[in-house]
Amino acid sequence: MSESKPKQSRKGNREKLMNAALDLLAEDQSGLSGISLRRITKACDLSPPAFYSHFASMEELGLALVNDVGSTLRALLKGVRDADTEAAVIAASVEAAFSYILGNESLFILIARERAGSSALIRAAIRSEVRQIVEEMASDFHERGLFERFSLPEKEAAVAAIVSLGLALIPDLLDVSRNSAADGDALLSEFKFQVQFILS
Amino acid sequence: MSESKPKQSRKGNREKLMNAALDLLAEDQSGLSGISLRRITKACDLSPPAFYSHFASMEELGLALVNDVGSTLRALLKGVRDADTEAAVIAASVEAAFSYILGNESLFILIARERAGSSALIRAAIRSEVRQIVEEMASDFHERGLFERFSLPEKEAAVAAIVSLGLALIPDLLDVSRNSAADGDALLSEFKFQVQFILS
DNA sequence: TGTACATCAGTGAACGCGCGTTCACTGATGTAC
DNA sequence: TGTACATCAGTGAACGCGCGTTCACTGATGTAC
Repeated sequence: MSESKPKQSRKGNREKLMNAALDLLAEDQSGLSGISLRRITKACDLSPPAFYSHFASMEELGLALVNDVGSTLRALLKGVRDADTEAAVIAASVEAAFSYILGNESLFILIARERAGSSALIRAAIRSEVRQIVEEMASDFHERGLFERFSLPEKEAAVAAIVSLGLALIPDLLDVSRNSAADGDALLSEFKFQVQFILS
Repeated sequence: MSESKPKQSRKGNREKLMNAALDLLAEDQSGLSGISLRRITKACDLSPPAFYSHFASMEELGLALVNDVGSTLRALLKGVRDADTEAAVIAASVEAAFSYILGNESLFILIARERAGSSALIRAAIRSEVRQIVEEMASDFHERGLFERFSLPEKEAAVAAIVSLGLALIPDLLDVSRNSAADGDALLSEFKFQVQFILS
């Protein structure tokens, strides 16, 4: 019968706050600026001031999320780039990114939204994570002699284009698929054309 | 000496509200959800309830803005597509779009932001405006025998890619150029590579 | 192992604020006669 | 052209609300002896 909750748990509440923020972000369609500190703490059964034990502001929580997704994704992509042919590398990278995105949808809704969102700091953080990924992939290709028809800056431009189109695709895909699976498929095959064009 | 303002002007206040919203949008870096009805009316020297004489909500004002920029841009691009060669058409279109964007920066900050923003209605409106432009340009190319190496869906994918990359470029360019003109130029020349790749 | 203690993640109450929205109203504008 | 009138964009006061943030505090946790 002791259903009574251990009123003060004090373990992992930082992570609970981050996850609650992600859940609210996915639930509402509004951006980071549309969910409040009070709603996040309420979702964690914490009092509002408890938030400040972990983050100085909502913006800091946002930066922590962006940082997490960036380093996770970078590690993941790095581990997958050992294929030898261009086609295999691209296929493996796209597949890895897609399955990670599907398993962490709300994180990527956050990224896609806040990439052009309200906080200059968060926009800069996202830009920097994206840049790191782009540069790592491009220089990796360069060293391995893949895509030799492109110079290094061209390789970066190509990877950056694919990433940018992919990020823009996420909210469109979510919105459009809600009404019509066929329209969603159309967007996806348009994306495939685009990747193909870019890699000539 | 009669500097006293005509307390009730009643002319063009709808447009004043839309322009005030754009100004606030450009001033703050926050999105549509970050500027309030009260701030907009204050900027127009109107009382808050006056807003409702023109729009039922902020979202409606946003839709009106999206609608305006969409039809203006479509008319503008249509008038410029009478060149005969691929290179000339692309050059003219890009130039027309760029100069319109430069003259209406805040409108495009709005579009770039709200494309992935908080309101599903506004996202849908932007998607639809973009789609119209993409389809018009692609079918126009098709009928005129330009870019014949691409099928119609491929033409649409190509135009859509360029528009999407262009929209994503806007906030990045504004943020990055603020700190370093050189970094801004790098982004721009990366964009040029990307356009070039897409059009093979 | 047991006890004293420092740390610090948590609490609830309170604050002032700007918000969207409502209401009954006013008076400028344009139209019909 | 002048007057009566309907329309409707405007007003100021008021509302309840959720917000971020502060404060003095409490009590669980981990450490030193």
